[in-house]
Amino acid sequence: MRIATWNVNGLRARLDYVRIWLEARQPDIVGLQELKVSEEEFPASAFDDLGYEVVVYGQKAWNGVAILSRHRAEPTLRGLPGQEAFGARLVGARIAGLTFATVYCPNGKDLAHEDFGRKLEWYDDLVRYWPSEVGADEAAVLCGDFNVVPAPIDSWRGEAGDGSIFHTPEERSRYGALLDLGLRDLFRESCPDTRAYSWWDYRAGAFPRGHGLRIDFVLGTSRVLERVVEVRIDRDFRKKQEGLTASDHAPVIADLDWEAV
DNA sequence: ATGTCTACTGATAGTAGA
Repeated sequence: MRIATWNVNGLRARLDYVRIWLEARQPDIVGLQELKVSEEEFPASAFDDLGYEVVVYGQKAWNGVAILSRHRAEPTLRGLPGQEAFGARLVGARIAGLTFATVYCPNGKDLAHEDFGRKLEWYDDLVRYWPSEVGADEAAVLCGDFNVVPAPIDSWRGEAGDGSIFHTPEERSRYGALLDLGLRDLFRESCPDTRAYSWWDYRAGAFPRGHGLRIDFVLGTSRVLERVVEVRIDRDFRKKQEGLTASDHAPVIADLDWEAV
């Protein structure tokens, strides 16, 4: 079973690129973020042609999350209660014996912006909501763009980044509270010392310079962690493919020893 | 400091967001 997460930065602009990636990597379940498309305009038929069911929580222009699945998907979570005004950022489904959810956590913009405080509150609500829906003893995955750099190794700036947006103690404590619910960062658990990033700014030549951050994660409960075969960040798909522009995020892929049930 | 990309609009260039 191959699962993945990917912030695609606009699904309509990225559709041909996403298709190339799906055909190359053949994932079973994918959490997508930043669709930037209404549900009416979501290209469901393109995914149907590729053999994927879709579960979508979209909105016009911004945000938006979806799950693609080769197995039957039964929708479960849709939105974070009380946080609807902050956009379509959480969707979940029951697939192949797994609880699979994907999130697009708020960016926060900068420390002085009102969205920074709203980001922390959004995280607080997620930490309250998740255990009300998903047990720590379940086989569950929460993947997505968390917009938090967990540790200096996850930032091109290393410790020099500490205190700046994505790297603050306030953000890290909220993210830590999420992990304390029994969720484990499958990449970091598999590769404790690997410096790898999942996002590079489009500007200032950040990608060729190695100026990246690791902010996209596949989190899993211990029942998922014990089934991990390999986790990797698919850096080749931050590059142009067949002349098509990449997202500013790379996909994160986790291979599990898991049979669909 | 900020070289790009996406999607929006009394669109066809400028703005906001990331």
